[in-house]
Amino acid sequence: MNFRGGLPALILQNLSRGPNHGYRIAQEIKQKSKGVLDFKEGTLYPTLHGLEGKGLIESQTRDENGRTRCYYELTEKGKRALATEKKEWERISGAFNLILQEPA
Amino acid sequence: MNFRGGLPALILQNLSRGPNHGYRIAQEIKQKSKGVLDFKEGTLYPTLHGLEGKGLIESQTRDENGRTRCYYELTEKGKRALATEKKEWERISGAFNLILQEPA
DNA sequence: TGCCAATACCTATGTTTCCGATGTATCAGT
DNA sequence: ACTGATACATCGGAAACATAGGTATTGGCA
Repeated sequence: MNFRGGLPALILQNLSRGPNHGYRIAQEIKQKSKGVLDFKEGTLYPTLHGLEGKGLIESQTRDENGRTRCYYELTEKGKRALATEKKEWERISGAFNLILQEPA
Repeated sequence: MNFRGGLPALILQNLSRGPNHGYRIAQEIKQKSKGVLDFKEGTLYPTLHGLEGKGLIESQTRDENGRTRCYYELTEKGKRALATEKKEWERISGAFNLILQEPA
């Protein structure tokens, strides 16, 4: 993937639909994007920790069927950050389309 | 700007409209995107050198009014690369929109 | 039963892409 | 004479992501 900078927005969007744990967040992003967006674990987990450090998400470790699962949940701050990220995406992608779609 | 990876596509697109030199390419990208896409010189010139190293553009240094201007031109390889970059942008931005526009 | 894939987490190191700072030099306006 | 715009360039660092490794459990299949 050559276009960088969108993973936080994708994670926050996923969590806006309810609590989820890291491994499944990555799976759902991959499935819903039809394989186009495929973030690796070496990217995913540090990003989740970063978002928690910024107070945008909160974690809660559970034990399910003997497997440790770390569930994340959106905070109020995270909801506001998601709205900001979405607008930023509109801004950037709109500007890109303006230029790339201009006639040769 | 938090979304990285699109400068080569923007440069190639600009040069598809005719030869141009680095400083003006940056100005035109900024103007056409209404200030949203504003790449700095520390990004611009290394990227131009990289594209030339890959054979996607060719340079020709002229002297105009006592000022050194390095004009760049698209190669055939560069035209094919531009088409590829555009499709890649459609793929990525389409996937992003799929996810970010889904209902909460 | 032994093995491998999938699940679920983590970190260390490297690469790419961009910014900020700095440098050179010319030209136009005040 | 000074400043801002033009026009090129490089160096150092930060951020986002990939690669490659590690731990541990579960379930299927040979």
